[in-house]
This record gives sequence, C-alpha cells and structure tokens, in this order.
Amino acid sequence: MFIGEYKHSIDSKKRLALPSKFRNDFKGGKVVVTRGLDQCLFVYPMEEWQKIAEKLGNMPVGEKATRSFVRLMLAGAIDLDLDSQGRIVVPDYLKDYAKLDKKVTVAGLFNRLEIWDEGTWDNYKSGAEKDQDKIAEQLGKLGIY
Amino acid sequence: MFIGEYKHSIDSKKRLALPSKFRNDFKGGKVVVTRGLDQCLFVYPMEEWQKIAEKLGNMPVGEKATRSFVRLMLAGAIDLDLDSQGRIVVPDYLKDYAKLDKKVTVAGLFNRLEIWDEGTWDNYKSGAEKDQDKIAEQLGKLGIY
DNA sequence: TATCAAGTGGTGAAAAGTGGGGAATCACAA
DNA sequence: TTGTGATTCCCCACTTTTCACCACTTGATA
Repeated sequence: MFIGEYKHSIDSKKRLALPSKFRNDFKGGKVVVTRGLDQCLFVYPMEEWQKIAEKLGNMPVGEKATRSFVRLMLAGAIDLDLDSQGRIVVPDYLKDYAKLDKKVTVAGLFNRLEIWDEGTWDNYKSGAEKDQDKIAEQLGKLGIY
Repeated sequence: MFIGEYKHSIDSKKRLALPSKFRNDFKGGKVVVTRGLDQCLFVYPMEEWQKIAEKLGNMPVGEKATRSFVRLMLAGAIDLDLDSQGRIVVPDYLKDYAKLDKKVTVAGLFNRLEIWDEGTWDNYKSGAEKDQDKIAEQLGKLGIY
C-alpha cells in the first residue's frame, strides 16, 4: 500500500527515483505510468494496470467520447522498467503533460503513486487545505469521523 | 499489449519505423494496416487482424453506416512486411487518407497501433484532454479513484 | 568515525531511428 | 526484343537516443 509524500528530482536525462520504500511493490521492476487527473501522473504496479487496461481495451469504440477517452488513457500510458537504482525514465509527453520541472513530489495513494511537479503540488495542497469544510463533509459521507 | 505514444517520421520513400519495443509482437514481421476511425490508420498483428476481419464480416449489413464502415476497413486493409530496420512502407492511398506528412505519432491502443499525423494527433488530444470532468467520471466507472 | 542505504550524476557502449545508393523488377513504348 | 523510366527492395552508413554500469554525496545509525 502506497502512502506518504516524497520529494525527489528529475535529472537531465529525465530519470526519476521512486521511493525506495516501494521498490518491492513493483514486481519485476515493472511499472506503468499514465496521465492522471489534475495534471499529475499515476504510477501503477503492472498487475494493477493489467486490470485497468483490460477494461479499457474492451470498451465499445462506437461512441466518439468513449473512443477518445480510451485513446487518451491507453496511448497516454507507458510501461517502464526500474533501473538498478530504482529509477524510471519519464517520457517527454508525460513530462510535458504534468509540467514536470526538476523538482517533483511523489505521493502515495493507496494503490498507486502520483507524480506531481513540486510547485503544482504545493498549490493544489494549499487549495485543498482551504476547503477543509468540504473535505470534512465528504469524510462524513464515507463514514469516517 | 500496445500502449504509449511515439514520435516517428515518414521518409521520402514513405517508410515508417514502428516502435522497436513492439517488433516482437509482429510475428514473422507481418502486419496489417487499414483505414481507422478519426483519420488515423490502424495497425494490427496478423493474428489479431484475422479476428477483427471475421467480426467485420459478420456484422449486419442492414444499416448504411455500418456497411460503409465495414467497406472502409476491409477494403482498405493491406498486409505489409517490416524491413530489416523494422519499417513499413505506407501505400499512397493510406497516407492520403490519414493526411500523413513527415511527422507522425504512433500510439499504442491495447490490441493495435494507430498512426496519426502529428498535428492531427495533437489537436485530437487537446480536445479530449480539455474535459477533465468527463475523464474523472469515466475513470470512476472503471473503478479507478 | 566507520558503515550503509538512498538519492543523484556521469560515461561509454549498444540500440534505435533515419537517410541514401544501387540492384532488381516491372510497365510500356519504340 | 530492346531501351527507358519508375518503383520496390535490400543493404550499408550516419546520428541520436537509450541503457547498463560505476561513482560521488548525504544523512542516518551504530
């Protein structure tokens, strides 16, 4: 289970180390990175991704909106290997999508990691902190007190 | 499984390299290329195409739109060999159909590759990316949170 | 202080993408 | 048949990118 917030950096060769804590969770050193919501990237272990890809691959392509959604998700994803230091190489199109600069924040979100540009993350967080009331409300709905 | 987004180029002899990553998925170096939806080309491994062609052949011919779609795909299909560098030669009629210029984007879509003109792809993508709410909704349906 | 693990950075070899020459093939006219 | 031009295919070559490997730095621990 992925949890916590980590500050890492992308070097000039677009390499990014994933928190060492989670290396064992990526079996075979294989991960899948996709476009996420709110300008971040999602990182899934391969097994987790398989399930998602299967669903995506079997969605009906008749409807235009569905088609573009599937295209965005599948074409936006990439399977990567960790190098011997536990790093991935972030492809340009994903780096651009999430507007990643040198400093990034890696966040654990239960069944996935998220990769954020550090600035974007800080903004997002401070925005979310302001919305404490709404968050409390949502927690209530989930039965968390 | 085909995923990811790759920038390649078509040279003056209409040759296009497919991502090296997928070369092993095309057994015997044989692929089938055909007209796809939304002004792109579909690229299938031979085995996969057999299945698709069968499905297409068995579609009800009652509806006019279906009929023309089936014609487009079946009649437009051609089987090509990869050369020793992993390239295919794109026939004129397909190149014209997808309005391919020098720069193209190859996208992995689970059981097929798609070939897009780079500009067309970028437009298509930015159109689809705009609607983050819809994307979130679709992700929810897939059980991704 | 010695040690170890984690994060970061750099280098050289190999692979991938691209481009071009020239032989082989074909169509068609002389 | 022969000649001409166009096209296709095969092979080689150049350039850029990628990858595997090694090395340095920092901080925590004993």
